[in-house]
Amino acid sequence: MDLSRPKTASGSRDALQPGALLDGPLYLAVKRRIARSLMAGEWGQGESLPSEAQLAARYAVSPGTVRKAIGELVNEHILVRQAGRGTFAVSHDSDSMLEAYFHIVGDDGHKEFPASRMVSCRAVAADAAMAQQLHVARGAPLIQIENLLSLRGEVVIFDRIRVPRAVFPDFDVAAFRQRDTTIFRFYQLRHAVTVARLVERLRASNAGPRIARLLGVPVGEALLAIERLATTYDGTPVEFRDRHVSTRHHAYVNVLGMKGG
Amino acid sequence: MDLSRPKTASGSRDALQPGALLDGPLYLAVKRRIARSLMAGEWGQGESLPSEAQLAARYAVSPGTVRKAIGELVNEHILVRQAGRGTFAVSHDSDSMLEAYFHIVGDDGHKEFPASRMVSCRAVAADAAMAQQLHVARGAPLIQIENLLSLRGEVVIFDRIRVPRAVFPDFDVAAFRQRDTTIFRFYQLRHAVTVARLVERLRASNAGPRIARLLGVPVGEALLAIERLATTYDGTPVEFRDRHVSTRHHAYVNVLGMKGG
DNA sequence: TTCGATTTGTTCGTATGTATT
DNA sequence: TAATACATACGAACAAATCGA
Repeated sequence: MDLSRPKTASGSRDALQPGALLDGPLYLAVKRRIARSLMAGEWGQGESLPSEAQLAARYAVSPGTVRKAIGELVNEHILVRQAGRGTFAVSHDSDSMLEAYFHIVGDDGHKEFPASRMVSCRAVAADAAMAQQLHVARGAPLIQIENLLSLRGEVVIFDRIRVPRAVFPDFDVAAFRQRDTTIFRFYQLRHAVTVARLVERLRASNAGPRIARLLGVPVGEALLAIERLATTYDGTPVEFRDRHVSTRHHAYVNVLGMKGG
Repeated sequence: MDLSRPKTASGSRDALQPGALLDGPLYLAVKRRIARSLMAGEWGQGESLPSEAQLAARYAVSPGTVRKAIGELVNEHILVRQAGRGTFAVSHDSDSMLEAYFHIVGDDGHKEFPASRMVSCRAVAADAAMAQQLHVARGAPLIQIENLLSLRGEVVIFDRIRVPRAVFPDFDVAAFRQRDTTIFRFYQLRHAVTVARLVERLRASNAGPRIARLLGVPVGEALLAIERLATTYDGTPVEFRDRHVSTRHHAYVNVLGMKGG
């Protein structure tokens, strides 16, 4: 038996070619393969992936290489590992999702998923700013949805969501309205669009008459204004969200540096 | 030669005892040891640590275990690695520090270290809120410093810093004023206090008369108000900072999810 | 309840590649 | 060129968690 070279298990159609076409480290190639399969829905929403040993055999690399690839995806909150059970694609309903992507916390430290109520939904054309943010042509068709979010029964957040029609070709408002999950999970289940990265820009703004009325605060009240762009694994812009938060009883919490301890 | 057990190199006084007293994984024990040495100033500010092989010998563990411990400290922005050169304790002046801890960015995407001008500095007593945040008794002596920070010559941020006298027993205002580095680096160099973790709470507030005057904005203007607690490796509160940011030409930027690509 | 199979978690050791000096 | 140090990859072994028979 030949032990001089790793067995490439050439029979497997997913085996990575040794040496050739690797623009970088092997574990990153494996990571991309796994991310691609995730995007393609091969293992969806809370389901378990094949074991590390099986993935190693499939890609014809050592278990340690698969392990490093999975480790990065875990750090990015795309996968979660459970000893003795397996590795799972994160559910966008899970606590880890709340932990990772929702930063509005009550003054008493309470954190929960907000309840959502739709205010409006209509087709609009991309203005210059939206065209730039969403990488579409000016005037391109967008879908605009406005929501009011409540925490413990109190209206706290006004959201304006804009998504390119091109990314969601068969967007169905009724289905959106009747969803019983988060918006991101709706994107993924219904349109196979997975949000992997968010960039948020926070500033303070004085409430205009309409938002003041919707949030039940005086005109001119200082609100936290958040502009947020969501993109997929490969950087494609998917959603732009314009958020106004009443910070009378809530704050946006951000933790930097060491995580544990 | 006995190969049945890893050689514990018992000659080294830093060697970790096998099996005994390990409340968790070995690599976490190594990580704590390294962090403790960092705190003690064994390798300070931008200086290089011993090589991974040397550290492995010192703690009598395998190179892979040291590598994992260092990897976590790198993720937490406490160390930086450079292939071919070594592993370094982060300098609080470095770009990685700016990247990790300073989130105020110009509307054009420009990011820079702010210029600081001291407005006031005096001894105060801890009120109830400060006592709770800084883990000191009510009425305990604090040092309070107020600064105005400028970006590109424009005054953008008003800071009120409060630190417990107990943490900085021989605090010297003249030295603080004349420092030519960041405040965190001053803490570390002058008082051997290393900030490892920040928790920021952001909200919107209307500018009162004093802050409006200092920032050169109208009274009632919406400002971004940031309350930030800084702690050391072991969770000891070190500094509470109260920050008011004019977001006319700047925003607080936060990136979530995948970091690269 | 116990046992065994499966899967991830941790640790070890080694070899080779690449960047820096 | 040579030496040093980190980066990547491999494979092996055992521990710990989980789950079902």
